[in-house]
Amino acid sequence: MDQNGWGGDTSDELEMSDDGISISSNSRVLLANGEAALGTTEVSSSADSPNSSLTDRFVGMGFSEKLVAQAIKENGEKNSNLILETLLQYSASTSASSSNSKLIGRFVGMGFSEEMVLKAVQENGEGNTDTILETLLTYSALEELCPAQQHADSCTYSDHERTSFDDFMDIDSSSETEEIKNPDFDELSKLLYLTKIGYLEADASLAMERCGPDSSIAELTDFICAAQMAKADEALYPIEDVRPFCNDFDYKKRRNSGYNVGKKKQMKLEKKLPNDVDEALHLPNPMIGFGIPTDPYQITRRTLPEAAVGPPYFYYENVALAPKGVWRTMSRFLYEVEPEFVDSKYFCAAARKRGYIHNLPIANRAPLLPFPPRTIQEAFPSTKKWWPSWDTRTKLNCLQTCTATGSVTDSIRRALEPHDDEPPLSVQKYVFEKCRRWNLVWIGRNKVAPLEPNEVEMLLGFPRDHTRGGGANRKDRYKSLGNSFQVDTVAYHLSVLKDMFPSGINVLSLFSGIGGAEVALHRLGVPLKNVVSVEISEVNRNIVRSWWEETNQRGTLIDIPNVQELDGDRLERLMSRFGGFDLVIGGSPCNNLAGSNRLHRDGLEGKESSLFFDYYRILNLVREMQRN
DNA sequence: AACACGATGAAGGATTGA
DNA sequence: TCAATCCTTCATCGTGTT
Repeated sequence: MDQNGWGGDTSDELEMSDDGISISSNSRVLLANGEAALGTTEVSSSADSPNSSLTDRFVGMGFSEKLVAQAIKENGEKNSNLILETLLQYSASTSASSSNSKLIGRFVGMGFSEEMVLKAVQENGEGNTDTILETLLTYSALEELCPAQQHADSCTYSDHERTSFDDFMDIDSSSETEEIKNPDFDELSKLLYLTKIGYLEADASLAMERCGPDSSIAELTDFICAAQMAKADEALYPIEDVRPFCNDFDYKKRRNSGYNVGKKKQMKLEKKLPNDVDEALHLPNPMIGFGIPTDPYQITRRTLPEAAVGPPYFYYENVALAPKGVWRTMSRFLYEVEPEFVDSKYFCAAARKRGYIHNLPIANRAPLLPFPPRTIQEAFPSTKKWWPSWDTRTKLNCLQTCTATGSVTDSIRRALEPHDDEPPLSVQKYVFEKCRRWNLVWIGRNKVAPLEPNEVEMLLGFPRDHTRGGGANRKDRYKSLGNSFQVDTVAYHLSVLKDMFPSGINVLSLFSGIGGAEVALHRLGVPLKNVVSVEISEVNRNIVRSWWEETNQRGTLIDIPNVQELDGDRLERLMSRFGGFDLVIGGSPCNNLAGSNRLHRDGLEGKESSLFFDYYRILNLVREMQRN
């Protein structure tokens, strides 16, 4: 195992006994100080290697630190592709003497199914580990992680469990499968087991934290595989190296200028591979996705990747302007479905640039009627008489979670007051900039103000006072609304469900917030049979619950506070009760993706935004269960 | 609840150079 | 003339402290 580059030997800490697994006192200490121990390793390795994050990335992929350091030394830090190739060559040569089972084991450990690996090895030959990985990543990885129909029989969680087990059995063949599958397998044992089969302790701990204490080994390995895929993605598809999406119709070849980029970025620019396709994901302009109700330009046909074809239907949402590479990664996880980027300014008076990954049909969409007001002046007619000619806005910017405070509006008043008629250009510019930044509207002479919560509700397509009461204060309301769907936009996409589910729909709503999905479906006239709503905020759950009662819903609403509580068992119980879900819908937190976050815009690895992987995990579980 | 707190990256016009 | 590069403008489901 070590020869294959799978981390340090932990066999000292793990002993098999007749009772299954017993843990020596040594290992308890190690695990209790897991973080510290890991930290120490990192420090010592970073002394050898100049770039510890690069090292971590490859170590995370399962190569040993020693090999990674050597590969980086050989190739320099700049080209992660070359480093990866070298690493693969190293491991190919070390495993060449043994059977190819170790090679297979390594790829299986990286999260690919045994079947897929065998196929890829057969296709590329044993010696060609780089092309095997390429094949696996490019064509098969996602199918493995989220089995398509043709693989449903062989490529399941039990498959994971089985292949992982084979590795485990190698360690000590006296152990018995039943003992490992014992539901009483405690947390420590699970952690040890995961590290033993080659996962990093940090990955395993994270998985256990995310998947919850009752999660099975299969769920845990699935989560880790998902995270590793993200890392592999980063390594194989560097930022400039992203394939374009086909709805990127306004794609223009661009390169960053170097005038204000740091050294790091400059290095990336220099790192041009031969035959490098300088392709990047660009947002469509205009940002209208497959079409909007008011524009004749419509796309009504698309070919979904086979792995994405339902059931259930899924609909995932997040901010369009995420850090580079994030949408590529999310798309790769969600069965290679291309995101549909839509700006809600085509549906209402406020911009809201969002990407949606879904497998819904796109023909015969219908908008909610009546159309909401589509300019600021239509939405807020009373502001018209105060609106200066030099404030040329007709649409508001994105409605965010924070609003301007009194000091902003007061500084505007003070800037304007000395001028009887048109203020000088510099003042106009200052005021205009503040108004745009904070989405201010004119409510009097020299007087601007942020929108009221009920005005935001209206713009986003919610009923008046939707977020009012039930313990929600003003701040809560802004926050919940800022994090919500724009109902008209989402409803337009969901409208195709109306004819498909005339007798009602079962919905799994993840990160429900204030119930944008539920409201959209209700307004479309799609009966809500059973809705399982997962939402961490109690205030939001109360809002959805009271809306549910106010609108006299006849179906069942089930609240779950935490996505991480939603494991296989829980899902199975829910699904056997309802007969499965027709739609899995949700937008995971954008905190670490949103441009306004100056402190922790950490991408998909960020604390909150990594919950995307829970969306993926749960969707994948539902899909698998519904295929069996 | 008020307040202070930049960075990232898209877009597009202007300039440069072959 | 065209394409690459330079440079400016703009938007952004936010966080931490008081």
